[in-house]
Amino acid sequence: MCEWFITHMATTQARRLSTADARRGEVLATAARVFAARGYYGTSTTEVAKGAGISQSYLYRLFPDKETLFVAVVEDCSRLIREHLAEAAVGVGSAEPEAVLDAMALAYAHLIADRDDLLRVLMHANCAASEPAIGEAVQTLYARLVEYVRSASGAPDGPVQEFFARGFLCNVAVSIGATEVDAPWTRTLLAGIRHF
Amino acid sequence: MCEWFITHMATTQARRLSTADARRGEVLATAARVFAARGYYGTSTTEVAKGAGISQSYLYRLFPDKETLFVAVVEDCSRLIREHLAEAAVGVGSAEPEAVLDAMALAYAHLIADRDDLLRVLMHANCAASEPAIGEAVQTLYARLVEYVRSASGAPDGPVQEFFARGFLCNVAVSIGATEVDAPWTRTLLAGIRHF
DNA sequence: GTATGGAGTGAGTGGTCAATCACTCTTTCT
DNA sequence: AGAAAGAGTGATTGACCACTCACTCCATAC
Repeated sequence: MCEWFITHMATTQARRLSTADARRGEVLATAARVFAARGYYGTSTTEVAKGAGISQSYLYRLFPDKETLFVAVVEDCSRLIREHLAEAAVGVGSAEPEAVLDAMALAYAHLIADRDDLLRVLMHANCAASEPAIGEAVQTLYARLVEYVRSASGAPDGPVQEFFARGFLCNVAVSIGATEVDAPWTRTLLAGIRHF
Repeated sequence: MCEWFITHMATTQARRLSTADARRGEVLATAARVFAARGYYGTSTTEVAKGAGISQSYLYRLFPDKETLFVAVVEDCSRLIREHLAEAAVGVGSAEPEAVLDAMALAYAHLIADRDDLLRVLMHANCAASEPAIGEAVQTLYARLVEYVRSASGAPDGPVQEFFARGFLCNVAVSIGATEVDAPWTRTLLAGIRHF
């Protein structure tokens, strides 16, 4: 469907960014914030264009259609998250699997503290997974993320699974605004995780 | 906004269901399945009406607007889930907190095995929480659910938190179709949880 | 200096959506 | 029999949406 775009991204990875490619990058960054609010279905391309400060028609020159744009945003967000986890993994002194996992969990908590749009986009992507291209992107996203966490930590299935379970708990808590509410149920859900 | 509807539901809880109320119940049951696919923003009222076998205009006689309809669907789904957890809680022999929690987790896994629309609606509700009425409904939903699980099991914060973390992990796994894929990453994410 | 190509836009187009309204048919009450 | 109330529908409306196209402006290349 959007092979021109994929190959384009792949081949231009190394060489200098042209002006249009730079624009694409800027659009991806601002589009994440726009899509974070109401997701793939609830966000119009006009809103995304307005958020990026370009016309809607030019948005359609940068991306072939809305689905491709959204998938690119999702991949950009997941790349950002992976980079932050990687940074934490190399920064930890110990090589103990549990220590690496804890460092990555802490890094994630800090990351989403001031970039909650990242996890919101990911949650919206989960919910739009019935759209074929988005569903495929989401599956490969999680596949890469799980394999990365496994290899970076060297931990077995159990702790890796718990790492993701707690991550999803954070995601839900942030996305429903539970972090802004102080009540017994939010204290239970967020006990020992509050880094925001 | 929709007080007439809330009070209506409250007052008619006890007495016999009129035909219109019966229709409302049927619509809620089928609407959950329709909303499960593409959520609040991605599902049209015409699709919901078609799924329920009524005209779109009559759907608007049964519910004042789309948002109220969706909130009613969400509350219906959460009620169903709570009922299944309650059933499991009374059925367990032991009164040990961990045993009750395990029984409820098993019941949840079995429930979503043949009613994945329930968790899909809940996830879509999370993502539509920026809509004021939906956000409020979702927060009270989770508040009730957490308090219910806490009181039914008698467990402290830690195990209750883990119960929900694993639940959200299941939700994400099902919603992205990870349960249909056999790969290292899905085996890690679903190790020891496969009841579907 | 003028041609070529890329950045960027305004003005649409056909279609869909939430919501409304006037209307019919059926049941029930008197 | 006839009024009143409720179940249910078809047609419509104005707003919005994804997507297109003809167009302008501005570099650089010759």
